[in-house]
Amino acid sequence: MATTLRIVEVNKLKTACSSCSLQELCLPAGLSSNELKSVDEMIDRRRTVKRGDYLFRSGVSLHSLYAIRSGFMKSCVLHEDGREQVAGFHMMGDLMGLDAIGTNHHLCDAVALEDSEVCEIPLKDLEELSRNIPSLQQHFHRIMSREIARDYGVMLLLGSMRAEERLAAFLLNLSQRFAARGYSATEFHLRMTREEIGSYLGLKLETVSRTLSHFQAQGVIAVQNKHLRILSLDNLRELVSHHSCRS
Amino acid sequence: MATTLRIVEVNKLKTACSSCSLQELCLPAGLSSNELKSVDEMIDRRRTVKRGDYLFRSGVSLHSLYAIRSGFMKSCVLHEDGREQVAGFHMMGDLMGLDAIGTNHHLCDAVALEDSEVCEIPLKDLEELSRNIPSLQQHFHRIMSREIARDYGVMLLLGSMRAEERLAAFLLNLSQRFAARGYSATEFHLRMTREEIGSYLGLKLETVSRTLSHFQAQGVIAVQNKHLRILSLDNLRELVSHHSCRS
DNA sequence: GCGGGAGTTTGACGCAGATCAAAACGGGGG
DNA sequence: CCCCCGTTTTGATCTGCGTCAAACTCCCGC
Repeated sequence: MATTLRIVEVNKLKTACSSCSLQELCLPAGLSSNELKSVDEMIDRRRTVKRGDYLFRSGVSLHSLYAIRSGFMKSCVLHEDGREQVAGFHMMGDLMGLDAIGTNHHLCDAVALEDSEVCEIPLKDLEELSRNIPSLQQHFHRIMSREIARDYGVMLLLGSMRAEERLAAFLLNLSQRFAARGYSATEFHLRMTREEIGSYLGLKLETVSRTLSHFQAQGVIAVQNKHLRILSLDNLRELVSHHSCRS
Repeated sequence: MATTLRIVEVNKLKTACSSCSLQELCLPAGLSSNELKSVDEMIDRRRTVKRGDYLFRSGVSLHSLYAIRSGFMKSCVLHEDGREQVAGFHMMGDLMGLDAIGTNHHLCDAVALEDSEVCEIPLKDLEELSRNIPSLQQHFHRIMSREIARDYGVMLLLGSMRAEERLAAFLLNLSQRFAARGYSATEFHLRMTREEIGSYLGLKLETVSRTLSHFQAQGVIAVQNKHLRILSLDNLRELVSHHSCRS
């Protein structure tokens, strides 16, 4: 009995925020060690999601927010007529489920694009805790606000960029996010299909494929299947804005 | 001296949340009268914004959020290369500035499309107060979340709808929002230009104009300049989804 | 009331990206 | 190890919407 308890505790320790490498990116960023402990206690369990499985589905009621510990996910909004669109790709340190707070029901599906691990954060607990820890409250607000800012960026992309610009902006965004997590900014694995990229960018998969080929021919990137290497971040940055804009 | 004070107080009372008709739509929705008083005290001033004037500009640092009391505004995201896009239209009861919390700097311009009046809500005060009033905290979170949900809707619209669907969705959205504020759901004044509608919907003004004409020819709406009357909400709803979708 | 500029409408035409098609590739399961 | 199916690439063709252009309307200020 005592042994069992010990083991559970050790397991818990291994996944505690206080020992998590994502501490600085994730919800508890900037907290003292005491405050960190409170956040740890709030997270009642970790959950693994296998590739292709749903973390949550559109329509179901909101229980918790989810912080991604490892892996890669997408969120898909769905229109009543069956149309579906990727609303975002999410990686370690990202918080999912924010869109559901307003109605208490998830608005999108969350699907794992590779085996993933998430921390479950009951919204009620988070709200209570953030009433007592101002810096947690502030950080939570920042996270929500940043999601709004990101959405504005996507709207700009979808509303006024041509295909090449969209793809270049997309690759740069991935690059930055990987870099922020300590991975290479210039070489990474695309965990999503061309169709999913297209859905996110408002393009068809053929256009995504063609445009990637075109970038490769220009020597800006090297793609081999899902392996991508950026040969010139600067060229990619130029591609985002300097094409005959249709604004 | 005493007289002056009295007058100021009366003016303040006239614009207090407790006597504001937007109470139920705005930030203090669902608060007790005591809590309402605290919110009132937090709002340090009302401000008028003339048509065409900026409430805030992209890049400037965030001081306050703004609740719209009356009038109509747009927010515009701008890309570094000068491209600009309308990110949203805002009316009474809407809260503006949410996108700036993450970075402490406004990400978009807020421009009045008609003479407007806003309540200035210092973010620090709101955060402090919402630590003490759980229902205010919860409602603030809901408001932010709803903005995220709205953005997802716009992304879906921009990423996978054709021109007619976008316009129909746009008109329905306006209709609902006017109705929620006690105005007619079928007859209203478009306060923005065709170009601004187009910018919001990722279309050119000519396309907006043509599509409106087309709707009129079909007998779904009647437009005369900026005056719009919806003749069949149902037809409009059908238009949103039932056209040869491009997935 | 009248002139002018901003906003709107409508037409003709072109092009970016969708659609259709088919071949090549790759990796997971038996 | 090989087969098969989902994914990707590439080509040919089509089309919705952008682009360019011109005329028309509506205010707003003088």
